[in-house]
Order: sequence, then C-alpha cells, then structure tokens
Amino acid sequence: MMRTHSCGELRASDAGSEVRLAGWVHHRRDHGKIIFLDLRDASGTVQVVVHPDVGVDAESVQREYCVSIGGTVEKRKPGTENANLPTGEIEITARSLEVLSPSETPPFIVEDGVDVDDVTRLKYRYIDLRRPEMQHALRLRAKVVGEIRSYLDARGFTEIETPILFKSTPEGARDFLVPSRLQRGSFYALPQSPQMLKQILMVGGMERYYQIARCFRDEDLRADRQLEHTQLDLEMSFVEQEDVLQLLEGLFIHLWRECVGVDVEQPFPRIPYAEAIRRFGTDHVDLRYGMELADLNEVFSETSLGIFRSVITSGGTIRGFAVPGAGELNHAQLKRLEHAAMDRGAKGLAWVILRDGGEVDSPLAKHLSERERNGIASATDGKPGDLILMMADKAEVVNPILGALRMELAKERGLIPDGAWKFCWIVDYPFFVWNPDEDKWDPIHHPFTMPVGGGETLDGDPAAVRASAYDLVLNGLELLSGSIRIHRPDIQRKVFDALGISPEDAEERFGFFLEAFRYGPPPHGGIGCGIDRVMMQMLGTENIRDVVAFPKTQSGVDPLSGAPTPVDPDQLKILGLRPLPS
RNA sequence: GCCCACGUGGAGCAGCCUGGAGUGCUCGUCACCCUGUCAAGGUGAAGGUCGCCGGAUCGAAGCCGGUCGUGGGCGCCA
Repeated sequence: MMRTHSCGELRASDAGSEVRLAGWVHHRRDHGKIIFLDLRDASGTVQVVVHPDVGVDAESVQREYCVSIGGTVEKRKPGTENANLPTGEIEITARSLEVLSPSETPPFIVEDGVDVDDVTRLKYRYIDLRRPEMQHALRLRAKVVGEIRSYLDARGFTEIETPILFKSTPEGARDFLVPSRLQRGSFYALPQSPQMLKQILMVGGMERYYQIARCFRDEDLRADRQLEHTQLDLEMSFVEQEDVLQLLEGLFIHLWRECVGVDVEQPFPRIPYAEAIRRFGTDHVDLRYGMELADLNEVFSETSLGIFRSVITSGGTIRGFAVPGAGELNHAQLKRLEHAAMDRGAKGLAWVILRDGGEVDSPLAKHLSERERNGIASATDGKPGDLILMMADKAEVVNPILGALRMELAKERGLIPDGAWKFCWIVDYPFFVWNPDEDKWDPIHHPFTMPVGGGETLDGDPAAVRASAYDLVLNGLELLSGSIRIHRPDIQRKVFDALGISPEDAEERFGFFLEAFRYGPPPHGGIGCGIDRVMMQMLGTENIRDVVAFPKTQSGVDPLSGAPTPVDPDQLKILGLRPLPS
C-alpha cells in the first residue's frame, strides 16, 4: 500500500497512529540537525519532522521531490502548533523516507497568489496545477458538471454525444476545418455548437437531451474567450418557454446551493428586453446596484440648450443616471469619463454634480433652470454629492454607452456589494435587429428561433416581431441563452424569407436539417449555457484561463506543447493539401 | 486588421524620462553554520549577449525605427 492517509486529513485525534503518506515536498526547513518537511498532496499539507538520530536522509530531498514517508502522528509540543494549517496541531515524526522521484528546481513556487507570467505558467502547467487555487477551480468545475448531470438525469434527460467532425455551415463564427483524407478536397468543420444536431435529436424522438459539449470558434481570443469552450447544450420536446425557464431556474438554484453553498433569491426576476435596455442600457443586466438610467426628455422639454433641443425635436432622447458619491471627481477624471463615452461613439457627455440646497456644479449650470435642476435630481434619484451623467442622441447610441459607463463606474467606485448573486431572465426579445452596415434585418438569435405568434407576424413590421428567446443573466454576465425553435417548415420558410436566405441557400446550408423537419418534428426548445462563464462567476475570476486545465494564449498557442506546429509534408500530401507561399 | 501596455540572472520587479563599466530589491539556487521551524534564521557565493534586428551617437538596457512574443481592448464572436 502506497499510503494509509492523505496529508490534509490528519488531526489531533489521529495522534499515535502509524501512517504512510505520499506527496510532494512543499518546503524544507533545515535546522542543521532537525529538519522539517511540509508534505503536500491533493488534500493539503502536513508537517513532517525528521530527527537526526533515525537515519533518514532528508537533506538531499528538495522542493517538489515526490516522496513517500512513514512515521507516527504526534501532537505538537505546546507552543509549536500552527493555527494557519488545518493539520497544525499535529506533525509526522518520520521513520522512513523514500524518494519516489526527484524534481528539478521548479521554475516558480507552488503557492497561491504568486505573480508569474502567464506563458511560464502555461508552459509548466503541471507545476501551476499543483497550486491549491488551480486544484480547487478544476475540482469545483468537475462538481458543477457532476451536479448538472445528476439534476438532469433525475428529470428524464439523456446525455448524448454528437460528432466533433461535422459539416461546415458558414455564417456566424469562422469554422475550424479538418481536411478529409478519404474525400480529398472536402472538409469537416468542428461544431460551433451542436445546434442543428440537437434539434434533429428532437425529431428523432429523444425528447430530453443534454450534453456537456465542446464548441469551437476560430475567432480572436479575449480574457473570457478561448478557441474552444464548453457548453451545457440542452433541448426538450413538447415544451413551452415557461417549461424551459422553470427547469433551468431550478438547475441554477441547485448548482448554487451545492457548489457555492448559497440559496439564491427566487424566483428569478423576468425582465422584458425593452425594459432592460430602458433601465440598464443593455440586456446584460446587473441588478446588484441601482444607478438606473432615467429619461430626461420631459425635464428638458423647455431647455435653452441648442444641442438638447435639437436632439429632442429630431426624435432622439436625453437620458442620464446618478453615480452615488461621485461628486468628488475632479475635472480631469470627468474628462476621462467623457473620453470613455466618446471612444464608444458618443458625441459628448454632460455632467452635473448635485450640491446641497438644489445647487449644482456643471459646465451647463448657467443653462439649467431650477425646474431642470430639480428634475434631473428627482428623475435619476440623485442626492447631494452625486454625479449625474447625461447623454443626448439617438436611443441606440445613448443606451449602450450609458449602460457601459454605469457598469464601469459601479466597479471602479466599489458600489458593487460583495457576495451578491443576482440572477434574472431577459425575455421578450425582438426577432430582428437592423444591421445598418449591410442594410438588412439580422436575427437576434439564430434563424431557427420561433417568432412569437407563429409565421403570420412576419408579414407585418419586422421591428414589431418578438422572438421566443430568453437569456439568463447573472451579475451582468450572460450565462445562457435559448429559444423555442421553429418546428413547422412553413414558418421556417417565412423566416428564411424575412432574413433574405433564398431557398437555394437554405438547401445548400441546411438541406439535411430541413429535410428532417419534413417528418413530423415535435415542438421543442432549449438552451446553450457557457460552462466556462459559470465557473468564472463562481470562482470570481475574470480570466477564462483560470477555469481551464490547458488553455491557449491570446494568439492561440499552447505554450505547453507548442501547438499549433507545422506538420510533415507527407501528412499534407496524404490530405491533398499544399500550403500557399506566405 | 487596428489601438494601448509590457519584455532586465531561474521567478517577480526597480533602473529608462535626463545615455557614461549590468547597478539594485524581493524570492529561488549553491556552500558553510544552526535541534522547534512553519515565508525558518545567519554568513558567503554563483548566476544576466537588458526579447531580437537595425539606426543616430565617442558611447545604449536607456534615444529612434522595425520585428517577434505576451497581456488587455476594438473589430470579429449568427
């Protein structure tokens, strides 16, 4: 037997036990005669004492050596306990020590919170993964996935794998392509998501499907984006939107109870898309703090300011919000806010600082009537000492920019309460968004989303059509999105029509899919949920690399293996490929 | 494709603006000392073509240009 106990589990109650432990030498403290070793395994660390007279060679043992130690658990002498260690009341008096394998000096120390360059960490990921932080992240991730499985299995779901080698369906993100050896000149694509396959599973009568699915997108990376990410992919037959929302709400309540130890507030609020935009400027609603956007058109209906007046008469909007306590900001800081707004496309950013007695500081002060000063304060719920930020422009410009500033300022000024978990559903999405660049209507979800009310609504104003789509948002981050799908070929045709997808286009791209839908597809709907994002939220990290065992750098390189690498010309030849001169 | 920042012994940084011998800090490594430490302590030592290429200069880690790498962002991600 390699070991009788784990390092981290030993307590004072184990005193007197003969134990055999195995793990890594976390640290050695050599006092000349007596030597202390901190022995670490997955469960934690424990102190090993090597006395000079037992014939155990602890001097040649170094950091990160993998060793096996036999000895006795003993209560530490009074005054030598370590309250910082769960095992701090005891120590192991070593009687034998075997080096299982030696270690070179590690490039960095195995310790939480150490500041090491990301490439170094990724190159020596096996060292990095020894850190308790990383171990916790990966274990929690496994627990989350496990809880998802048990929750869904208990509710009649079947976990089904779908192919990694699939068909390219251009549109959306760039596909990763895999050349076919057997069909020279043809390519598989790695799935961006199993969307069509899971719908076909519904046609196949599986009724309740889920999968922890890897999804691939060949797009540029970000702090929260890798080339591949993991999605909880789920689809159910014979359901309406309400059924899906209930199931998923239950899942997240379950996950937070089991994996975070928190009972989150329920039911999750449902916020219609239009209301989300109106109150927060975005559908990634963060309900942890106030600072909601207010409409100021009424306040400025008789304004003497030319800019505001012309925005109102041209059908634009004046909106603003209060930043609690931000009246202390100096001119340079306010200027920076204005720049931040203008970088995002604002023409300007007006600011008003509320003072006692209805007075204000503002570049606009002399243009503001008493009615306007009071109106601004009451509309934004601003108090003396608060900063009011205002923008006048088209609603599509004002809302997202103010929404972004609201989020930034809340974060910057510490207005976000710790430990708050604010889930909400965003519902009643519009079906189309106008794409001014290409002068056409784009679907806000994917083109298989059911329009509310079926196909007839598509004959009217595209802007008025609702989608049976829904997002789950947590603390301002989208965790999942889904929809009820189109199961009727006639409606699907009308949607393709409205999106400018010709029958020939549709046939070429989705022919196999549309054919399946000629054979009695059931009404169905589902979701895709970013597991990496869920983990980032649970662990409170902003970097996806913290929740993935072997991530890639921003340029798509894996420093551990060096991938991607050139391949042998023979391999290319077999595939019928020849690289272009660069 | 674009913008910003960074690149200095094994790790993390300072030095650069204002050019004058690779100077410094924390940790690690090695040697010696040390029987109660837990970030052990003490003494000493080794270890760096300042990412790479080029330029101006008597002289470059430092200034200028380029390039590569990394991080963050924009575009992109239905």
